[in-house]
Amino acid sequence: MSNTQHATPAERAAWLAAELNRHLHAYHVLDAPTIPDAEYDKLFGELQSIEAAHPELQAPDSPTLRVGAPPLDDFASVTHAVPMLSLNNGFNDEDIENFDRRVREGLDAVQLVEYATEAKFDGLAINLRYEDGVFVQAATRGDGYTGEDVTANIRTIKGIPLRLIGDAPPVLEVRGEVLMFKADFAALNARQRELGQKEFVNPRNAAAGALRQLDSRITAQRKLSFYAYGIGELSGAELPATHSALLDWYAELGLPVCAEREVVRGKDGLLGYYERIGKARPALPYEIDGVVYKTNRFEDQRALGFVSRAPRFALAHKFPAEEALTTVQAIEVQVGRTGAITPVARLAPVFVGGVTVTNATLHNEDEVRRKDVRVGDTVIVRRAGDVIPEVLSVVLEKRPAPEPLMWALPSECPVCGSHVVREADEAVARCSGGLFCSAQRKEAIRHFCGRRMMDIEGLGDRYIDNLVECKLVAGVADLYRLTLDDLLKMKRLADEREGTTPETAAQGKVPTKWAENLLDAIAAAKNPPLERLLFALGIRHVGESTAKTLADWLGKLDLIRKAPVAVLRVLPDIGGTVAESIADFFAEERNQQALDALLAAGVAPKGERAPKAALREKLETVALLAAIGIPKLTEPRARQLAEQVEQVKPGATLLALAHLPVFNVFGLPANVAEALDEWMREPANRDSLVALHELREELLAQLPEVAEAEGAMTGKTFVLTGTLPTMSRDQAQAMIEAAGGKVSGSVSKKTSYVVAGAEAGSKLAKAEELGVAILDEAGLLALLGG
DNA sequence: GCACCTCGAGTTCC
DNA sequence: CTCGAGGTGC
Repeated sequence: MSNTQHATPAERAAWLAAELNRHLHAYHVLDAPTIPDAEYDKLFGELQSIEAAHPELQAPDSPTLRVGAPPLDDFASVTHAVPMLSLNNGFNDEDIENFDRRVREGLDAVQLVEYATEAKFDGLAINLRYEDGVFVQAATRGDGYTGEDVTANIRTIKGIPLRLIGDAPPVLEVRGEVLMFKADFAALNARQRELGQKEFVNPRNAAAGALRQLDSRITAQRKLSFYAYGIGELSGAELPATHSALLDWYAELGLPVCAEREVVRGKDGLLGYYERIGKARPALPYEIDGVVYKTNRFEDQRALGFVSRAPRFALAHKFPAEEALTTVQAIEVQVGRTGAITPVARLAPVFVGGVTVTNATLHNEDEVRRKDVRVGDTVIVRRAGDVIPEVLSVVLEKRPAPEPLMWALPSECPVCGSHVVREADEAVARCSGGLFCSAQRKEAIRHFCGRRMMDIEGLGDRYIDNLVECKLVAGVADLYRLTLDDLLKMKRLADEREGTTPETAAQGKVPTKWAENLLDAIAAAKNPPLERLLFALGIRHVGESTAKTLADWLGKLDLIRKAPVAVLRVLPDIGGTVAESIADFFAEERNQQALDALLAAGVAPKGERAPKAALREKLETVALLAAIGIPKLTEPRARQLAEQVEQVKPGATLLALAHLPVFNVFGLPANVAEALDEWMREPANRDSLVALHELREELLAQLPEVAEAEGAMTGKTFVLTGTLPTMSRDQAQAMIEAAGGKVSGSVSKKTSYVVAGAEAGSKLAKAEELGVAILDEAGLLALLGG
């Protein structure tokens, strides 16, 4: 065989590549080696030397590509054509029964439902993209919508074919798990030990570490494996009818698939499989953290669809989390950004669920009471959802002899000494010190610098801590005034404080590169998009999404910072609590000053714009009047009132109201009129009406003129569901709004059109039920275009 | 008024 | 990841 004669190097190289790939597949996928390692190495060496002499002969699936490529600077990001979503979890028989019941109900099934079952690998989800059968790209799951390009690293995994066997479709995205076998993990750690390097804590971390290498030559030295279990984009081929057929097809294409997969029926089938795998688990060559159930027929999967981010047709049945015993050495409290006082148990280090745990949150006062955790207690610890350590319960028999006192919430903040207060119906207690409290100040600065906020790289906890302690930074604006000297001074004091004088400093040399880099990073973070600046300010109840709403609707910081509650409240997803929180924040003189200081330091949000055109209808007097929060003045009452005043003073309803002497002339029920009277007796309230009127005028003046013709879709409501083939949700929404239509979240009788993409879920079913018109992407484009 | 969903906040470890 | 709370639709 290997002495087959080939006329040209090209022919020889092609033959070698094919031959080597055949052996790799036999060895790594079929687990049936076909030639001795030495023979393989000889052929491999020959191919390498041919390719060295004729680089153009290196095929895209050449096994020599698997040795790794020169290091990358950074991973590029990849947008998934079909999102990689997560699964809902089940932990006990009841969860599984409920799952099966919901599936049967969703499908109107009269018989037992057929499920495909498989092991749930404890590794990392990866999307492999094959074009015309050739491996072209691999991406991590990331947030499900965008991941990192790890093509070079994945190419080194021998079990992953670089070219699929037989007839492959033009585009096939294979979803699966990258993991490290227990044996390979043990061998890796033995080697690390020999080399005196740090050992990996578990196979999953070792696999994750290998995949995150920018230098794929290092990845090539770590033995990783892969199993395929799902599908992303597919074009030019028919999707098999069932999940089990898909995996059979994968096996034919040369992809590794789980050997423990089965097809079962009904909940008893599921539970039986769970038990079998549980028994087989210790003997499996890889770690698994449960099993996965999916309705076998893709048609059923489509019918069941998704709830928010997880499919209704699949469930991960997790094995019970590993538990361990340890002792509580102390219960301390932490002070969060909002002043939240959180008790934390300091634990004697214990190895559980693959990592060593030393801390576990106790959440709040009630939780400590409920579990009655005391210092010195022996407790059962586990990693909830296999991530966050959790104190399950106390082993009362092991409580020390003189019973330790029950833990009590401190009445003063341990950091600043301010009173700790707990609102009547809230679970959290808070330090009342506000920014006077250095813990809250530090957390506020930390939040400000965070990646999803201002994204100041290199400003970690330790530096923030020291900058605040050294009084170099009191508020976020101070960051922009820091000088090289300040940073060096901070570092010197910090080293003293922590008693760690680095050798270089002792030698009289002061490294400054890090400080220069940090100053650059701070200076570079002056022009975030408006929503990120808003998020960074740390206003209570304003997270990423609410910040985006504010930026989208009001467009400019100077409008947002003076917007009254009523205006905020008419915005989508902003109700009374959130609106008040925002208005309160900006009503605080200190916050306004801090914001001015930021602007003075050169911080300027980019992309400020005019308020959204659709704000016009939100600013209708009736809506505003109802949003003010006048007691008893509900929307219909507000309408009644506004319509009558409008007739007297067209266009100036709010202003007119502010000057009206009496309110019992509008046919309002007596108690409503009385409440209104009462409210109007307060001059400040009348003033706020005037202010609201003025701001409304200002906003209206800034609104972009809506084209006279208005969109063809004015008054139509759209609902988007599923993944559209070429447009993102945002793009589709923008197009619809540009045409004057509205996009809403749920289907009702009022919905004009449902735009359904791939994997459309319950909304599509609902639309069919209600007889709402359904469009695909092409239909939408036709409608908007025509 | 209730049920459902989404968002915010806090947390752990590598 | 999970909990709690806020918002919205029915």
